[in-house]
Amino acid sequence: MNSELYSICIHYASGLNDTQTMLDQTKKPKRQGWKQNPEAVQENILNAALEEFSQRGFASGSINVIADKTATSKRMIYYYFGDKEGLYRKVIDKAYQDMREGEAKLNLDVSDPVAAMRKLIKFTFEHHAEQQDFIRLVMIENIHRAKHLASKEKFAEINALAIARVNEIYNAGVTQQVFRTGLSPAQIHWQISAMCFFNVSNKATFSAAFGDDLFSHDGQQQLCRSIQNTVLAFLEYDPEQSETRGLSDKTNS
Amino acid sequence: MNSELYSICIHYASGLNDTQTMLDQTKKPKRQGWKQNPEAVQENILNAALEEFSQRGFASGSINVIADKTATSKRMIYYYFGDKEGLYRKVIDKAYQDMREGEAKLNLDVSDPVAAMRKLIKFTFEHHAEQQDFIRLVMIENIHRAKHLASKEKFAEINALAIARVNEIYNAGVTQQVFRTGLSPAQIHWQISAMCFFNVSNKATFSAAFGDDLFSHDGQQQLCRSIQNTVLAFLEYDPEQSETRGLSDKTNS
DNA sequence: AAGTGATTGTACCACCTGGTTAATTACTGG
DNA sequence: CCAGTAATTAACCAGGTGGTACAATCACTT
Repeated sequence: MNSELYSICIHYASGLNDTQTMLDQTKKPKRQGWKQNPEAVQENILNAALEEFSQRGFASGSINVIADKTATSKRMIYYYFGDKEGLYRKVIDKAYQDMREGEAKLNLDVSDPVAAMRKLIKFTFEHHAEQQDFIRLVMIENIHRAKHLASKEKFAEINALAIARVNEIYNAGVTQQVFRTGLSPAQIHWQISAMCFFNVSNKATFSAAFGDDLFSHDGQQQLCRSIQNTVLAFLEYDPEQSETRGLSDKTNS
Repeated sequence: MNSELYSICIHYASGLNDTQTMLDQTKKPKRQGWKQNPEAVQENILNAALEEFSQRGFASGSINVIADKTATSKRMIYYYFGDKEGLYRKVIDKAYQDMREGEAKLNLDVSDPVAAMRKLIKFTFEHHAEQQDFIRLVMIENIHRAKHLASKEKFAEINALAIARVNEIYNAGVTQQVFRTGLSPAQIHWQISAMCFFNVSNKATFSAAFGDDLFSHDGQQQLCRSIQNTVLAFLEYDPEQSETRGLSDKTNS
């Protein structure tokens, strides 16, 4: 195991600066290279833990298995993270952070609101599909009723950011009179999230019921397009105004 | 514990006919009242297990805890269900059955397609909200990648039934020229499911991020309405045809 | 070169888990 | 009333779990 330890030091050496600035050690890199590299070890553990927890959930996720996936020993997990829950919380934090950093990459040109909205939806759709681990963690958190969600703020931040983006597009669209008025950006964001999230979260049961067609490349592309159309239809068209026919039945108000 | 056993026998006596017809014992009720009431015991276990599994998941769900919730002993669980997984499978089966029976209650008048669609969506929305246990099980199954979903057929059946219903409404709508052509009922069903499911599955994290407003009575009603409008807008209006503006950007095709 | 404090390895533990053994009771048919 | 079977109980077990005690090892100071 000692030999392996050396290897992770080298392996993680490139990422060291990141972790160090994170920990406010912007000076010169102490402890370069050789043994004893706490930041790398922690990140190593964190990655292993993310894998395990996102695959198996909190309770099923085994500390021993995580330790095995690590280049270090179980002892280190407890040394750095205290206990299982502490580790799990850090994993969630990290996943959120990664997710947010990913989302930050998107830049939109609002001058064409319809195009911007399509692009936003497409990005959200694909980004969700890429971040399966994150989504699994959110699912797990929901089953636990968000018990471990210590950093609600971080989570709120992600969504707030997304809503702000929607808002920008929506306002531009209203100004240009391509979107109808009176909608809330949160509502729009909710719809996009719901469909993009559901697409990956319920993949297993959906495949079980209907086969994998929907999850082929074409199927996904088509679905993405369909979501775009749905949201845009909602933004551009008010079924209540134009057709009173359906509202003669007031049982659903 | 013996005294408790008597009580469940009495307690479950009313439901006995159900279970007996289920088990094809339509004759007279043997073993009435007194002790030794297998059907009641099994149902008792099943209910306890549903509670435990839907709250805690498969792995976290403890057989011992289930046994404690039961009026019987742990041994009985293994006697009737073999092992943990066997029990879990039966729980899923039962939940599906309950869900399907609930869905079967809905009767729609297709002569007004818009109204029918609104009613269907409202029903789905509310039914999902009521069947939280079922939804939790589906979530758990998705986390496990539907590993335990032995009765895929049953699950497929539920959805197929729902799709058939959508199809009926949609066709009527197309005939009456209130819905546009070229949409697939599966697609429509998917949208409705996605939003209604997401509403309850992601309640915890959503509350954590935005507070509970969305889940107040008013909030839910408004959301339901919003989902109806979204789907109807999609059915009535084609954003691709009317506005070519947004499609000048072809990066999202 | 000894000391110091942060890190790491080894071996271990109490506890809880799913699952079982074997004996006992309640009931059935003859 | 008795033999046989179905239902039920209580005690038990091996294995794995999260978590630790303790000592060794390292980087770095003095």
